[in-house]
Amino acid sequence: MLTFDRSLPMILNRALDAIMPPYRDLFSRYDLTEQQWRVLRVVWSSDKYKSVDLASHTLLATASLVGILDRLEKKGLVSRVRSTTDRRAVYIVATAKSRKLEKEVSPQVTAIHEHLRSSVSAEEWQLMESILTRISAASASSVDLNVSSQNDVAAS
Amino acid sequence: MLTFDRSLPMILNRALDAIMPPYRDLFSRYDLTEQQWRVLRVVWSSDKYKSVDLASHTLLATASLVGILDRLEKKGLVSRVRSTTDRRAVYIVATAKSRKLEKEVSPQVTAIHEHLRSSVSAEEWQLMESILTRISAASASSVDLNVSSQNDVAAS
DNA sequence: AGAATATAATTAAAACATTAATTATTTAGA
DNA sequence: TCTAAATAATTAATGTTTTAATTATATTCT
Repeated sequence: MLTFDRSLPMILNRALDAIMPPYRDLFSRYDLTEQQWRVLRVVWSSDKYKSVDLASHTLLATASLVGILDRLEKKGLVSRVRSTTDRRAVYIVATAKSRKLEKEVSPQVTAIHEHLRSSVSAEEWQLMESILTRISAASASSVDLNVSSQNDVAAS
Repeated sequence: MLTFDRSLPMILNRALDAIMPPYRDLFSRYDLTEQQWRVLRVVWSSDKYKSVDLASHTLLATASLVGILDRLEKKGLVSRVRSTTDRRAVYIVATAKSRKLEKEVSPQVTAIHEHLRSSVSAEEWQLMESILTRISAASASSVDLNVSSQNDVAAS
């Protein structure tokens, strides 16, 4: 019988609880929250992202993004640029200040990744990724991304 | 090179995003949030739990529990009973009303579990569980549970 | 063109998360 | 015993999530 403690949601959340603290400690040293970091990671990858695009890549709902972008903008890390071709849309672009931050923080994030990854073999890591991806895909049919991005902890 | 999209936090969060909607839909039909459900599941398993115990079993911070228990109490689903042997402590006990709810909702939750589980083989499920548990354990050294329970989505 | 519909971003309200501090009580140590 | 440290629950402040509604602009269809 499947107990509460061993349900998939609890297993996944326990794993997140276990792996996130080092990331959080790092981010807080730079006065960033995890969500802010997630947004920055995606913004840095391209200057052509609108809020809608950020939502799908960060797994954050667009309604959550508004406040997160407000705070990032106030810190001078991103700016909003209204699209000229579609005046509903707003592009989010990285500032020079945030680029400096990227250079400083990214290597440390990578170090945490690699330390994490070293706790299991490469084959096991691969397998875990493929199994989780499969389960996700199986459940994801019939789900609207913009309202389903509800879990809090994620960053990289 | 490890991309942002394939980092462990993102993989885990994507999996949660994929699997949680059916649970959420079910809970909301009974006017429950996921966190409220998580707390109830644990409270039902024993009447001897204090807030501290609930925190560790639900992966919710004690500070978050205060409000969640306030709302559950207001709905008449749990009650707080001050311990007589240690007057700092409060036991959380299930009401008859919540027992009725349990009988109605639990089978439906189990059904979602089983559907989820059917998307991969039993061996793969086992393997995934063991790998994730191992990664969790490896990271969990040096982590204080009471402040590390930060991820939002979990229920069963 | 004009009306219905869709889309992008935002706002609003309630619930929860996070961190630090606070209160009350208990335990441990000099 | 008396004080310092530990523990249980709570509060407070800021940030985020979730759902639904709103505003503004685009698109589609007739």
